[in-house]
Amino acid sequence: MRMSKMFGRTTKENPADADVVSHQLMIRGAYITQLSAGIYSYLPIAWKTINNICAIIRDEMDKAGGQEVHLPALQPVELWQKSEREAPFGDNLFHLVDRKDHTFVIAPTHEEAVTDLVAQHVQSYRDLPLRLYQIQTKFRDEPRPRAGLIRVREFDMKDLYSFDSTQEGLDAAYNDMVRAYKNIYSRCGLSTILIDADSGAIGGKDSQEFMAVTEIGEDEILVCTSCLYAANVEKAVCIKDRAADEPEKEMEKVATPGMKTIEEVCNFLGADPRNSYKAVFYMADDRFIYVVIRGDLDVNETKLQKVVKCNNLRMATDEEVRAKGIVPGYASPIGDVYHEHEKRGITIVADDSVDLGTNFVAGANEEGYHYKNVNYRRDFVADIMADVANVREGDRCPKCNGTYMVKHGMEVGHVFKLGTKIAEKIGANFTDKDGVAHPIIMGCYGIGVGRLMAAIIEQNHDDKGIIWPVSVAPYKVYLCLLSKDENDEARETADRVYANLINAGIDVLYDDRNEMPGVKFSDADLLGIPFRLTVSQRSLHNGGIEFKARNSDSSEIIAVVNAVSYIQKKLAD
RNA sequence: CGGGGCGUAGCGCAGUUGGCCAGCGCGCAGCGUUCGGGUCGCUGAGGCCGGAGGUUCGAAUCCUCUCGCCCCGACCA
Repeated sequence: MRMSKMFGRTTKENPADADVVSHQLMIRGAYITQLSAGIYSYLPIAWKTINNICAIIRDEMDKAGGQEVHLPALQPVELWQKSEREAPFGDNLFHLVDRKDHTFVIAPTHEEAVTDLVAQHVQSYRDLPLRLYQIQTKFRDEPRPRAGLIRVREFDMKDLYSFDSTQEGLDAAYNDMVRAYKNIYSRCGLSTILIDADSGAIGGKDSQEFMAVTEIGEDEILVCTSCLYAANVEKAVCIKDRAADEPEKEMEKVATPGMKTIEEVCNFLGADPRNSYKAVFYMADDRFIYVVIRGDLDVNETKLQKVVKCNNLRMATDEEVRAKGIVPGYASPIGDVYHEHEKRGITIVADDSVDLGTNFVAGANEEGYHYKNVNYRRDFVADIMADVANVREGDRCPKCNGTYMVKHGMEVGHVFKLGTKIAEKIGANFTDKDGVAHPIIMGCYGIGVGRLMAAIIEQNHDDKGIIWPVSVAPYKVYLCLLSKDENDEARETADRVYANLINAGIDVLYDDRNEMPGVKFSDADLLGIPFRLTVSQRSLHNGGIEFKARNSDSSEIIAVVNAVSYIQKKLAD
């Protein structure tokens, strides 16, 4: 490609809207241009990069037994009603109405479509296992797109779906995918960690995420410093210490005037926050949820949402709390509130920490008073008892008793064992050896391609620009001609080298523009092309062409006749 | 959806106690100059000042409404 003809102009200045490196560099390098919030166009150089990434993904998917298909993005809403996922996706689901007044969904993911497809073509266990994938555009009406390509509303995703007749088959597919994903990331020059994850709206049981560890990542990851076990904060569990464990004492009402926070009350009563109960109130869809958790812990809303099985979870307002006869700041699930909780429409959820200890401090459901010596089971029992606590840095790992540290990560892949949920809803069955029908056991595995590109930049750049790994670089060579003449030796040589590189099948970006050397070098660095060849009167005088790798400060002169073979050798390394 | 910020030329910005022709830098076009890390000079093109309504002799500037974008939070495979 001749730089003089390439569509897209680089800029010196950073766009005001971008504050994430990958976003800044992609805008400055004319890789992408924004059309609307979370909606971007890819310019030629970006699309070449994307295609290189996709080639790696396809190669690994094919090796792992995947067959590529292409499913519709436009899908009748009935399909989503059938799978009962229209509600869980909620406002994130784009809807549109056709000319006949029929509602369609613009697909945010393709479990429904692929399962419907498979239902029509798979009948027997002999047709399984099966692995289908595609690279296709997804549409999600994200409430807050951000950071360039990192969180967008329209994006390309590789999604593979596995179909098996046995649990072992699913396990094998899952393991194959994990292996394939590791290969993909390593071939793309991206370092990732695999962590336990919540499966969110997609559903399913086991689920893990591939995280690129980076400061700008949106996800909080807990990593055990001893055994290296890692999990998303939405999923992570920790060892909860028992609080002081004395024989149960008589409940005692004490005045705590004006003290509403755990800290104030515990300070006043000389109690350890671990020996207190905290009450937090939520609305789960239309249900009122009363969460009791030990005072030293915080509620993790993702865990809570899973436990109470709802689509929308939010904190209850003070008015909603009072309407249930609860006194904010002095609440506890004992006494009348407890005895009448069913009548008042209150669901009590207790974190399992409430039973780790005895004689807790809790609210008295009366302005200015608390109780001492409240005990689980004796004084109240929860409707639901579960782990809904947020794990924090310094907490202990349940696998090895080690200590957790917190990192931030960017989700670049997610693998799920879906099970039979979607197959049952859609009606995708197979017949076993005995002629009995069973739902097909599914798994799904996704990689966001644009986000992957952004992650690669996040991990591979310097203050001058991108430093592409050779495998994904849009061009492998930046051929830089420094010449003021139309017909001098430098230009003739550069033209010849350009032709030779093309003949050798090497992607080369030929900077034949009439620009200052500084402009060309800056663009070469900004665009991130791995190898730079500079042809000038000076280089020829010195014996040939200057070679410089993007990730190195040193350069060397190579003979003109050796240029192609030299590059080939570098590409092979 | 809550909080904050911003919409003026392709990009980055100034102008916002109302006042003649709306400015600067980058980029773009032309001429010259320069030529191994964003050279210098001259000339030029390019704006319904996000949109609608209002106040006023007069609005980029004041008021009302509205749309869009960014950041934090909520949310998120």
